[in-house]
Amino acid sequence: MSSSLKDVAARAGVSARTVSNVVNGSARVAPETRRRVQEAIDELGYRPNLAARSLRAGRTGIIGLAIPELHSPYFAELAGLLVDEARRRSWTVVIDQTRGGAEAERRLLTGDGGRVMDGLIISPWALPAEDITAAARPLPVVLLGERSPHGLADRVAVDNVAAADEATAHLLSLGRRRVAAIGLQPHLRNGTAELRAEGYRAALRRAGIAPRPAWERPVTALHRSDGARAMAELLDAGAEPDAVFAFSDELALGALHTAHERGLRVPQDVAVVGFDDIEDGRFSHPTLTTVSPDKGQIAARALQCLADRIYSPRHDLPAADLTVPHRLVVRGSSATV
Amino acid sequence: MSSSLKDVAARAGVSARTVSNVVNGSARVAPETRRRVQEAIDELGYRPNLAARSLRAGRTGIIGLAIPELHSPYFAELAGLLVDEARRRSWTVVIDQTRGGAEAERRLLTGDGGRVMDGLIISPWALPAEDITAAARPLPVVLLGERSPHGLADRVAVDNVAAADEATAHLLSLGRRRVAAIGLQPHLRNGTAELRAEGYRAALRRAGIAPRPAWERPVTALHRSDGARAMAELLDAGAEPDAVFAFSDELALGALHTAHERGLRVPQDVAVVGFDDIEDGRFSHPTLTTVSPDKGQIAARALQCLADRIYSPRHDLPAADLTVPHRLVVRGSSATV
DNA sequence: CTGAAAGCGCTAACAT
DNA sequence: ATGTTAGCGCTTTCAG
Repeated sequence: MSSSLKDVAARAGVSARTVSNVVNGSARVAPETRRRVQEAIDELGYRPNLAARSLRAGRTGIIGLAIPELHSPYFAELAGLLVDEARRRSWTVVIDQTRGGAEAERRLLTGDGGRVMDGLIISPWALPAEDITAAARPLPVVLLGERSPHGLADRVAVDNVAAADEATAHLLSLGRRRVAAIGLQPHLRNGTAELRAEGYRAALRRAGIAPRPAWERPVTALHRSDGARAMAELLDAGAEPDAVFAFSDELALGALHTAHERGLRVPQDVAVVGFDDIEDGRFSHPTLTTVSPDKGQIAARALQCLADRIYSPRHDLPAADLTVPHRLVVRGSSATV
Repeated sequence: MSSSLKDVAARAGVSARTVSNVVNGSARVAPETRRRVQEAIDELGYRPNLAARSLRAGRTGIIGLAIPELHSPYFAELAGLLVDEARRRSWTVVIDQTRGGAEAERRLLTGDGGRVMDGLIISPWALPAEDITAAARPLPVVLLGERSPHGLADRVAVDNVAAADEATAHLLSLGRRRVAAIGLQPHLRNGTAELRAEGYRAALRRAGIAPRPAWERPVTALHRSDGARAMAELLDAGAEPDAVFAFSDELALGALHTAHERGLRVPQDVAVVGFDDIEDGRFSHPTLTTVSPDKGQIAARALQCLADRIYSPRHDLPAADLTVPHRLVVRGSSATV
């Protein structure tokens, strides 16, 4: 077994109290005493036992991050930023993948199997927001993307409606008239997809174009393969789109793949816009036009929200609803021809 | 504050012991008693405090995963598999990003700031393997990729030399003679890159071709942009390669990007092979030929190694050195023309 | 400035 | 089958 604070105290000839003070710098310690204690710590290779400290403190210093899947460039990038930001606050991040399962999401929120986390950042997928906030109490929770119904939990997201509207308007500004959308998820109650669809339709209407169901392709998941399939269906159904707005870059890259296979030129025959600004899109052929959310700010704000709740003495902070900036990045897939 | 075991005991009119038994199913409990206890648990919303349990057990049920960066498709995929596999064993994974820094790697191993993890899976980058095993003791450690010098720690990896040899031989079998390599990292003591370079040169020599320094492009990092830059340098230096073996798919995708920019046709003018089999390569244009390591097996084996050490009563298990299978997946970027 | 001791919530040996 | 209790390693109040 590794050595404990008591061992160090014995070796240094002081009490546990003093060792604790040295380790935490919590009180003034005589220089000579400090030196002796430090020596003992080094000799024994002492490391504080965090389980004990947590038990005492009532806090673990661990926060959870629940995302559909790590294997997904957008979430991987975001997770990376969150982990860095958490380090800065001396927090450790445990990552869980819900794989889009409602049960997995609920399990994390209710903390079945025990409480470890001081707070949770979750990007909900299968679970409607109202269930989320109900299940979580009293665990501090920050929602990414999804809108909490009655301001029951903090939320950080881009303005999905406005962003989708801009993306669609951009395609229309190129003179495209048959603008399809890939990425709806009617079977899941996916609030984010609904919002993007809303923005997409709004832009069409403003341009005097009636949204057509045949232009809206649902997907079951958000991988490249789903985008590829949706694009194929779109073409096979004779929709003859001259532009496609995909609700994620992965879907867009899949659509690009199908376009190549079918001998369609991008952007000449069909222009494509994605959403997320993942790195792949900066190096694909052609490069991908996309809506770029400020991921760094999403990470920073989400952690700020958690910190406020975890450290706040008061439990009745109003729920924050933070909108993070985004911008449209025009690249090759929608270049003027 | 949330309720404790004692609260549940009081409410159910039993002792703490009995509640503990119900929660853990550790001993026989009368059905009627069990019902009463369960009722109290539900009413109070009781969840066991894991910090207390860990303190008692001397184990936390948490393992660490240290990788250079989450924002990198290969590591993200691997991390996802490891998280899933860990769940299956009721372990929680905390992820740390070393960002390629030697200090970050050392900090994780020595457990500065306290011991939380029962074990660590690390993909070393800046730190030579001998330092790693020295710093880590007594923490059980599994190395991914890097070779531990004197069998001091478990290690799981593909046969990098053989895999690089195969990839290069494949390009040579297409009739290519000026096969360049992108991805050496002479400044870091990156064992993995060295092994791949070794395999690359071996294949050249076997084909009667002398390796040429001008064909070997070093990189500082492994992102797409580094691959793009290396490819540009290769072309500007007049090396006129007719094939490129990149030590990672990201580098290969960057090289592909530069080839497109320069008007080179892939694979006609230059064939490209990568390493890792990330999803992007299955949908890029052209699709990417690559060495595919069995990532699922890497994840499974790494966790098996950790489990053996964590649960083993004996501390002198010999270090395992596990080689995971790989295969060459031929796609468009090296198709026969 | 330092020592003694209580107690965080849980499990398991011991007792009934 | 269930109750009682010591103690995991740490922080912190209370004394000195």
